[in-house]
Amino acid sequence: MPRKADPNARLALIDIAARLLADEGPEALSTRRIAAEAGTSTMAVYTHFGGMSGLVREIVYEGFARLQDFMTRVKQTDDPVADLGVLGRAYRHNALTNSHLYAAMFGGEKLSGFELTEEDRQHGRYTLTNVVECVTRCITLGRFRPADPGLVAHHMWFAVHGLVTLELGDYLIDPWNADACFETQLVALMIGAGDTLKTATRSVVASAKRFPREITDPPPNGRPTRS
Amino acid sequence: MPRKADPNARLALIDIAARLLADEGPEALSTRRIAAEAGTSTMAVYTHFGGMSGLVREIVYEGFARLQDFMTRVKQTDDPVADLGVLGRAYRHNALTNSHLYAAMFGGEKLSGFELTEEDRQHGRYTLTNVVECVTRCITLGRFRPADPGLVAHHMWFAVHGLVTLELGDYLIDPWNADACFETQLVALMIGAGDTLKTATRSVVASAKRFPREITDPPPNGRPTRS
DNA sequence: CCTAAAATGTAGCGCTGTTATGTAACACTG
DNA sequence: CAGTGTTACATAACAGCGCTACATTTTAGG
Repeated sequence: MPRKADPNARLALIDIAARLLADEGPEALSTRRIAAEAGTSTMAVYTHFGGMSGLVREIVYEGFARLQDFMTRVKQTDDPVADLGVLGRAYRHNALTNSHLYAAMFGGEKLSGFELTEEDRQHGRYTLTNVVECVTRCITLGRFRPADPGLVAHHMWFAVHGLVTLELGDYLIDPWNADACFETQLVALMIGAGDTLKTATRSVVASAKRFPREITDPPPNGRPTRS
Repeated sequence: MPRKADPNARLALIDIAARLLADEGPEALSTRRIAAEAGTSTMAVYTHFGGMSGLVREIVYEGFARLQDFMTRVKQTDDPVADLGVLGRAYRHNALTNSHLYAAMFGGEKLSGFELTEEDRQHGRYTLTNVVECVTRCITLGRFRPADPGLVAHHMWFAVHGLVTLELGDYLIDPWNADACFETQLVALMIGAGDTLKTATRSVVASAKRFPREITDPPPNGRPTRS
């Protein structure tokens, strides 16, 4: 007997909100603004998402999906250290491309009183799966010293996440700009995990060549976009 | 001829605001709330700080001062790698102790429309001075591979900052909790900079013993606090 | 003491998320 | 096909926010 909600409206609201966040930043995210762009009233946000927090949560899920999409693009080769380098580049590329989404996901930024739940955070941790698998292969091949792959993956996460957040915060300026720091950091991370300077450098350089081909240039099996 | 502002009022407002931020988080920071606690009107915030952003900026400066205070507590010994470990622990300790301030400083969190200026960020970069000096000594002693000390210091910064932000965001759970990750990360960082597994482990363990004595337990030359 | 200028209090504007209320539209039942 | 119950949506309002115009008070200097 109940009246059904317009299914298009829900996706339209998410799309509009995500675009507003990406284009104009967190301040542009307001119920009235979103409703105006969607041609409805502010109530739509409450019927479909229970409030602004629910809508933000949907956008955060979208952000996790985009990150996961980039991470799964890197191919597995016989040089897992290079694979790891590409993974790091993919992670950073996603953060820079979807900077506002990234800040909402990991930056601790609170948008309209939104706070992450434990389930939301699990989405973030799940992203490490590819990294853990890759680290395992590095250890198996003897490139990395025997250790807990999950722990090593966390180290990589910390380093890249830390660089990216400071880069987004405009903390990195010449001569220690983000690009320069990132390349040397990748090498240092591999060495810290057990690789040698020579082999690590070679693999990181190789990952730089693979990056545009596998990540930026071709969206090979494009995840169905919402728009 | 002009009437002078109450000098006590200015410091009182900063104290109250800093306490509100520390105790109840960013949402509690409002002109009306602060004015009510101070027993004045909201106008006081504008005469003394030109708005909420100005007040937040003062709190951020206080946060930088506290960080710098912790960093200058670590002593220079004949084991600069251990010194570096203590520096990392001091940095993390400050972030956990003043978590809301830290988020405002480096987390990219915007409080009441406050945004950092280039001068503010320079305060943050200045914190690295101690680290750069320490890395230089590590290189001179041959513990670290020859490299740009500023670059290596940035790597350390990224890793510890990344761990701390994810820790504050409740992203780190067992078995990869923050404490476990931090200890192994310190060792990996030293190795990545050129140290050996054996010597790095020994120095990091030594830094763990020094940490309470130099950082937490005694505030040796207490910076004059505002309260 | 008197006056000019700055500090402060009051009231209000435009904005926010959210909610109460009324209305319209749909799905199901008879 | 009519009736009805349930829900979606629109409108208006409330409390809160940062901020400002204005009136008032207070103080320093001539």
